[in-house]
Amino acid sequence: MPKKLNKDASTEEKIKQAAKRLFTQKGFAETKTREIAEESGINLALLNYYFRSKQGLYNIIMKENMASFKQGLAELFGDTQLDVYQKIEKLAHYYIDEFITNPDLPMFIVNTIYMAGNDSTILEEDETSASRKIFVNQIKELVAQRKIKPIHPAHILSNMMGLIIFPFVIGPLLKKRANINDKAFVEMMKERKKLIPVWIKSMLEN
Amino acid sequence: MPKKLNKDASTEEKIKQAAKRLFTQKGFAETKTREIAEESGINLALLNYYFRSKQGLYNIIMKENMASFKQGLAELFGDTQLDVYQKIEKLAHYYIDEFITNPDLPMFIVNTIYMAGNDSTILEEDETSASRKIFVNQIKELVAQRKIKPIHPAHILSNMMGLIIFPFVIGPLLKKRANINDKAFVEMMKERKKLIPVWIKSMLEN
DNA sequence: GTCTATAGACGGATAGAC
DNA sequence: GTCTATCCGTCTATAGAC
Repeated sequence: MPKKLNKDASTEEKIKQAAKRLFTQKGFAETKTREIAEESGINLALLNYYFRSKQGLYNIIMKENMASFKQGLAELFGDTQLDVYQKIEKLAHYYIDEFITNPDLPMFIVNTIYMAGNDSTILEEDETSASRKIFVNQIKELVAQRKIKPIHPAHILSNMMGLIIFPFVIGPLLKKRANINDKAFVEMMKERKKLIPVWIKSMLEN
Repeated sequence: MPKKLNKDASTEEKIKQAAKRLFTQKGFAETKTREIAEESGINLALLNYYFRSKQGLYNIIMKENMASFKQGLAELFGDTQLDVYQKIEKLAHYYIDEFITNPDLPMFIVNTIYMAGNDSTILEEDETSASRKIFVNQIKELVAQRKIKPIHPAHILSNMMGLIIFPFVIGPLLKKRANINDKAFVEMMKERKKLIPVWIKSMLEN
């Protein structure tokens, strides 16, 4: 995803690019339509011309963000050629690279999931459901074969996601308290691509 | 912290109680001063009488929330009688109990930390800094003694916090996708009080 | 300290000219 | 499709009576 706005993009596209950046960074309530207009260099009225409302525009951006989050998940989880550990390794690599490129995406995702508690239909069953079941079954099989300790799959899901996503959302804390600058932070996240699969293996087996 | 409002509390206290609940649940932008007034049964004008502004009230609530988050951290980390694993065990117990009681606190904390990236002085050095150094030194010593693999302490911090906090902020996802109801969710979080110390030990030693 | 009433700014949305 | 001007509801904050 490019950082700079495409000057030759259509008006509609320019609005979406600015909206995506702002909504992802600051969320719905804190982003003002006037801001989006200014950022994208378009007239305020055009926002309502192309997208019916602020909420309509937000929903589009949210779906795109969540889709980009889920992208690859279905195929990866559903791939019967890969074992559990191979999947975790691919998962860590894929998402950490994604989050290094889009550092505001993790917080947006977390917020969206959290808000789904009160709200919405965001977490309805989707294309990842079937493939997630395949992954869960692989875990159950490892348990049955006594290769790992008995554990509820939700713990594993939580731990994988937490180890991958959480450092990004507490980045400011790590940077301030551990005296890590931006460059070192990225290096540390890259380290985690290798560390997380090893950690999870240890957790499961011991 | 009690769920019901104290009817005999002073006006100032009543405002703070309602504000705490609403701000913690919905954040700054989505909470309206009128809501706080209505919830606490006071007149809207009194909010500005006691606290200069909405922002002023929010800052107080935020500091209290962050203080309650840090409470115990300093003493625990600084306690030279406890080894690393004992500290992690106490940490998991303390915070998971805290978060079960205040389920919106985790998201509030995460949001506050994340916003500190752009903003503020929230993450300034505080009383936990000195004691955190003691904890970090204990880790370094374990590495020096070859009892655990070499690792940057920030990874351990991330992992501990992630394993403890993250499941709470993705609660809605776990509940929908893993068919866990509220009661089972709490049970699962209680399980984690015991599991997390074991997991971290495995991660560090293997 | 507590109330009513309202000022004053902001933000989403649209009418209507071009 | 794009613009200016403006409507109108919402919100924070305060003036001023009691």
